[in-house]
Amino acid sequence: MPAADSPAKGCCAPLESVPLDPAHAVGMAKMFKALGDPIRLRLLSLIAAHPDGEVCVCDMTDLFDVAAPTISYHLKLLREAGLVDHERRGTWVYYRPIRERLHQLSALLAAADLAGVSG
Amino acid sequence: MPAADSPAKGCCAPLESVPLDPAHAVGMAKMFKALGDPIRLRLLSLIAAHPDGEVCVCDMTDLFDVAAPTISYHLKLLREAGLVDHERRGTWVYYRPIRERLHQLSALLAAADLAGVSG
DNA sequence: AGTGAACTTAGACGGGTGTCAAAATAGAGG
DNA sequence: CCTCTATTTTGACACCCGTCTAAGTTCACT
Repeated sequence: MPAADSPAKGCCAPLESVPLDPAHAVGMAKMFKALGDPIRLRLLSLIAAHPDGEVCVCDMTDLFDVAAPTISYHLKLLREAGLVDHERRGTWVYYRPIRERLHQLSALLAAADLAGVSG
Repeated sequence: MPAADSPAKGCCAPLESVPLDPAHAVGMAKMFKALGDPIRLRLLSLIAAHPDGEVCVCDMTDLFDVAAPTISYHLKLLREAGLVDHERRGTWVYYRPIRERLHQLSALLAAADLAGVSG
């Protein structure tokens, strides 16, 4: 897959230190947008929380009230946002979190959270 | 498969510990969705980064390539998501971050980030 | 190769989003 | 009261999103 416009180059310019330059904002916004749907947020939660470090699609589809193609669509968006990775093994497809990206988002928000307190 | 429901009341059920119950996911997703636009993300960044702890709308509109009503629209969405508060003083309107909410989001992602490492 | 299981892609459809110009609202100050 | 400035609301419009069914793809196992 392209990953054409890579979200967030470099790492973690804090929301506090600087008003977040426009170019950087586009990549970060893309990741946040991917989390802006309850199903996608739950999917990421499942994937990030799983002890094996990965989850089979077959174990996710049954947990939601939507059809399988819809789950596939949401997983695709999470992939395109750069939040998860996937790998096919035999018939099954496994999804893994890309923790670096989650950390990036977390760091951005943590900085914003503390900005007013520290100064 | 893990049971998909859990109480997780109070604050900040970590993304790691539990697959994030559906009801909670809706509220968190709404906040992430509000951050899912470059202009809104930059607006929040400005507001959270400002030393005074608040920013006048009049100081924000000129920084973007969109008309004033569009900025107003985005600020409204940030408000409705519970991420910022606003107050009118005279002719001007000032926006403040609601840092508790930013912390909530940050905590959720931080937990996801560490899930695989800690155990 | 043929069948079946696990995903993904394609096409369609209703509802939501981001944008602007124009009009409305709220205060400050003559 | 009138007007000027700051900000929001309204109405319109093109485009994007989340969902489905139906069809396609990829792999395993006969």
